[in-house]
Amino acid sequence: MNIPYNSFRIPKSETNGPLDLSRTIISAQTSEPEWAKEREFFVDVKELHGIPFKYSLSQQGTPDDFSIQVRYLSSESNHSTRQVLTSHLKSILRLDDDLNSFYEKHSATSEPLSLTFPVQRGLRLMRGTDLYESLICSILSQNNSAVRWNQIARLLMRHYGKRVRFADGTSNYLFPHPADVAKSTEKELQSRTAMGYRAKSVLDVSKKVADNELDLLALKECGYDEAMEILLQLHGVGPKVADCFLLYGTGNLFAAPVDVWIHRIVTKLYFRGRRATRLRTARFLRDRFGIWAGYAQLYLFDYARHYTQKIA
DNA sequence: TCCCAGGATCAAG
DNA sequence: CTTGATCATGGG
Repeated sequence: MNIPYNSFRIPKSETNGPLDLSRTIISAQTSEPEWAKEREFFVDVKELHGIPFKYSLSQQGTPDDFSIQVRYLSSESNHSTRQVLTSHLKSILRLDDDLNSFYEKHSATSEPLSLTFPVQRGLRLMRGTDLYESLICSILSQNNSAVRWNQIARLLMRHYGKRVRFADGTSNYLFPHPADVAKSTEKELQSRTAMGYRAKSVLDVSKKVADNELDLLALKECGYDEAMEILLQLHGVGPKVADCFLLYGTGNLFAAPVDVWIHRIVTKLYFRGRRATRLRTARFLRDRFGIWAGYAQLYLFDYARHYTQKIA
C-alpha cells in the first residue's frame, strides 16, 4: 500500500498558549459533526477553496509542550494547498486565542470558573468552517442528544451532499449546499434523516439562505444584539441555538449558549441555587466574562458534564 | 410504557 | 415576562 500522504507539523510556537487537541475535538461543540477517529488521529473532510481535503491530526507531547502532526490528502498538491490547510487548521482550532490570558484573568480562588482550569487546560473553542453548516447543526441539536444530531447530520450529508473521493480509496460526503436541501420537502427530509419536526426549520432556513433572504455572512459582521434579533425570527431558532451559531459559527466570543447543563451549574456556582431564567443566565455570562463568555461556557459545560457528582 | 436528549413554540396566567 | 404541554425520533 503506497498512499501519497502529505505530512507536516505545526509547532507549539505557532499556538498562543496551551492546547489539548483531544479534549478540544471530543468536547462535542455544536458547530459541525464530530470528527472521526482513526487510531491516534482525528480525521475530518472539508472542501477548502473548492478543493476537497481529507486531513488527520494528532498531538504529540503535553498541552504545554507539543507539536501537531498533520497528514492530508487532496486532489491537488502544490505549495499553496499546504498553506491553505495550515491557515484553515489554525482558524478552526482557534490557535491564536490567548488562553493564558483567559486563565490569568479568572484565576482568583473566589472565581468558581477557576475550578475548571486544572483538568481542562488546553481546551479550546472550535470555529466552524461553514456558516450554513453551523446553523443547521445548531438547529438539529435542539432537544436532541449529541449522538443523535450527529447521526442526522451524517444522513443529511449522505443524501444531499457531494461525494468526494481520495487517493487512499475512501470517499466521504460533504455537507450539502443550501440550495440542494431547499429543493427537498419536509417529508423527504424526515424519511431520509429522521430529523423529525426539525425538518420544517431546516427547510425554512435552507430556502432563505438559497434565496438570499438570509445573509449569514452579514450576521458575522454586525453586533451581537442585532444578529440575535435576526436569528430569533427564524423558525426553530431560539436563544440557545442562536448563541451556538454565533459562538461556534461566526466565532463571536461574547455568545454563551445556555442549555440545561450550563444553567444548572451556573445557578449552583454563581446564583447560590437561586432560581433564574436561562436568558438571565446567558446575560450574566456575557456581562461577567465579556469576550471570554464563550470560553467560560465551554469550560463550565465540560466540567458540569464530567463532574456532576461534585455539584449535585 | 415512560423518560430523556446541549430547546423552541404556542397559548395562558 | 413567566409557566406548561407539545413537538418527531430513537435509545435506555
